[in-house]
Amino acid sequence: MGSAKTKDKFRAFMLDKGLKSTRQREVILEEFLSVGSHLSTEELYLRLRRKNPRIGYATVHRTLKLFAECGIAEQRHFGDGQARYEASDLDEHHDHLICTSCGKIVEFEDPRIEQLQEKVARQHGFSIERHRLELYGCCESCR
Amino acid sequence: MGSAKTKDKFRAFMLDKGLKSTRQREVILEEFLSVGSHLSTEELYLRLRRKNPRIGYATVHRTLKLFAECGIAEQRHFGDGQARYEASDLDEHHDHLICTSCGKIVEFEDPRIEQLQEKVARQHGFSIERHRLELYGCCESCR
DNA sequence: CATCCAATTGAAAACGGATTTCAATTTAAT
DNA sequence: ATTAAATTGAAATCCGTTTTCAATTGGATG
Ligand SMILES: [Mn+2]
Ligand SMILES: [Mn+2]
Ligand SMILES: [Zn+2]
Ligand SMILES: [Zn+2]
Repeated sequence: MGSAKTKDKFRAFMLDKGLKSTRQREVILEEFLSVGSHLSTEELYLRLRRKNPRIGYATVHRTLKLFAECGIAEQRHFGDGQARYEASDLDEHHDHLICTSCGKIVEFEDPRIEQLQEKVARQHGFSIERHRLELYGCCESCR
Repeated sequence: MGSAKTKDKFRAFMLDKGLKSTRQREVILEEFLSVGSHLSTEELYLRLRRKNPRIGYATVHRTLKLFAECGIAEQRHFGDGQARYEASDLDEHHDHLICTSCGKIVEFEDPRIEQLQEKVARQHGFSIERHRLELYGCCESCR
């Protein structure tokens, strides 16, 4: 059923921006939330096409950008040249471990690292808006 | 004069791979090392053109990739959609603070963060090959 | 120096993901 | 039902990267 809270947030966003509710947006949101994580536009598009053959790539693309603007999704780049999207854990943050062999993506969160990042930034007179931490390596089953 | 050590490393690399020394490669290496850091292919190309109008973009592109393969340069992506290259500090590593307002890039190194990254990876059964840590925010003079 | 062959060059074309265009359609307010 | 504005999807376009290919060059050889 996807998170009701997330859907509410998107509905509120659309209302606020004067956007319209459409069959496509409903279907895309449903599928995006049910699949979960780290999907490229292409991947989501292909999945949607299985049940909705008449949905367009451009619409999927635009809708994912809307999700990101709304804050219910985040765009990621893991170095394979295509953007990926994942549902936001509302106010939780996490970083990623990526297996360079099988592509597996593991999420983690480490407050000590986050804290040190703040410290480093402060020392250089920066105020951090966001950061990106990705650890690339080989996962257990690939060894 | 650029680092003699770096040039030696590149010469050794070329010898090993059966590559030829050319006027273009010399010029590109010289300019790359003298400018220093975080240059896009386009930027280096334009700089080179000022004194060497007949150098080609493709050659600059290929030569930068050679530098990276050789280990005297590293490719970076700071999220503006184009690759950037910087001379490697031979065996030193560093991460980046990027000002989202003026584009300034500050380098830093924090062994505590590096250590925690290792720890996190180990806990998830990963062995790290490389990582990417970028802190985006606002620099002092932009505030 | 002359010859030869593999490596290199650079202009142009191709590539690939992201984004935009635009005519037709749909939404939702009146 | 009417209407204006938003949306859709196929196709075109964008833009950085990479490749193609004919011409040139490096450098080894005799
Ligand atoms: Mn994630
Ligand atoms: Mn750097
Ligand atoms: Zn793996
Ligand atoms: Zn700044």
